[in-house]
Amino acid sequence: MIDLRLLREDPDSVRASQRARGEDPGIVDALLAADVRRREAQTSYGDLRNAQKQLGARIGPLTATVKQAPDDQAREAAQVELDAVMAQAQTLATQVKSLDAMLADAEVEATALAGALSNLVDPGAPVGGEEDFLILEHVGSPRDFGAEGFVPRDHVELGELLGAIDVERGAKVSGSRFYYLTGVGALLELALINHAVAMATGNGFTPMIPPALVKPAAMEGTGFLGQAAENVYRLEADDMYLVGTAEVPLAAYHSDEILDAATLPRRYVGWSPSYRREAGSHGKDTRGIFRVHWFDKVEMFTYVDPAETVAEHARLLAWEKEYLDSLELAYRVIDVASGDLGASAARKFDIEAWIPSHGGYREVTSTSNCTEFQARRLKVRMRDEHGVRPLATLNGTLVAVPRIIVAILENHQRPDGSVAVPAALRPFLGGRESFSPV
RNA sequence: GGAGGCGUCGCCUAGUCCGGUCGAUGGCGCCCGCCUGCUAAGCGGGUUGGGGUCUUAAAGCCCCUCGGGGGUUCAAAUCCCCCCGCCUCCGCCA
Repeated sequence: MIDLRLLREDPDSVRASQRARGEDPGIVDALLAADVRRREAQTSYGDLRNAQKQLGARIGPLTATVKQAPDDQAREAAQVELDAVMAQAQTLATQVKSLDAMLADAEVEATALAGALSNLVDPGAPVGGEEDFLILEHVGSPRDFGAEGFVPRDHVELGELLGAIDVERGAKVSGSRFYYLTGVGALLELALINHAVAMATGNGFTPMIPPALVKPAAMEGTGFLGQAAENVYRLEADDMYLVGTAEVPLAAYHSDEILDAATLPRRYVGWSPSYRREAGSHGKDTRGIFRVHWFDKVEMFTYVDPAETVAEHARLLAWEKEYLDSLELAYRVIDVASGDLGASAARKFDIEAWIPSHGGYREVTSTSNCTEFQARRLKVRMRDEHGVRPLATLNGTLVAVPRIIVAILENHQRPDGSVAVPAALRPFLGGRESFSPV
């Protein structure tokens, strides 16, 4: 949710943001109108309720008088007054009831519209669609297999040779876009995760293993039930959702809480499975484990003072780079364009690693500055000397396992089909320096 | 899955049987002031959150908020129904 005060004071900037996203700016006017209706309804409801309360306050004592009056005359007088007041109160009650219903409607309408509005785009983000990202930097350069005189294998082939990945049986058991990590593949995942968690913990993060199944409020609050809803798995029988990222349970962790500003920033690193329906990506990246319905991921999630978001976003990006550097991968950093931001993000930086079999850079991590958007929806607030107000949340991938496995296998392969283990990973693999065909 | 108990403003807690004087008791914590060489103790006051209105702003005023949602009633923390969560016991099961 965005700040409604801003919406009232400067609707143009909200409209501009909607346009930059390629979303309907008309919703702004609908929301403004609904907001006015809501406030008007509340004012008249308040007046009526107040009158009702004042009448009610007379009924109690009058009833007592009728019961305890010393003589018939006094009792009768009180009874007459009581009847009159009761008659008024009953009329008023009817009015209150109908106005109450109106107010509820107005609130539901305004809340629904406010919830449908995406976050305000950071003015620094490049404007445009998926293709309009800005390349911020390149780190390392793609390995030149031609110069080395061999034709690289892709990760599917390498995975088979090494006994690391079994996509065929994944499909047999669970369908397309599923896989088994086997043998060294399974060990590699554990090493990647341990390495990521160790690094984040060293950087002051609190390690977390959150639930991957959440209630609707958590999903809604993080902004995944809007345009992204078609990519979310829902368990019909239980009205629960499988999360697509640990961001969801980590953001909802402090929902309905007021955090002392002195305890910020709060940094969590969560390891969880991620489930994605991948609706609308039929035929895209169908080979191997680059795009799958389920994978494990280590995600950083931080709660900060809204004034800190830009600096924190830079830190998250730096930690992501630190991790990829340690794996000796070539990558580039892009500033994602306005039209390609998720509903919650004001700004997003993706890191794309060089993937030899794709002949290009492909997304392996993503860090978003969600400003106060998620915090408002999830009611996560902070208290400082200025009072209580929403804080800001940010998230960033440390490792999305299958994509990093793809990158490692393909980039660190040797002509004989073996794969060199990056030095940083060796301590997590019992000192192992390479994987060899089985 | 069965039986029972519970959910009150940071924490603990009174109130619920018998509806109004309860936006709600008391303690702890916290904040402000007073007092005292300092500290502790003591004294006085304040301390849920949200929305609206007014205002440059604050104060003020109004509404909502006793796990959530409905209902009964002139009036609900209190009565009724549904849901959620926690605890205990039984059953089942990693």
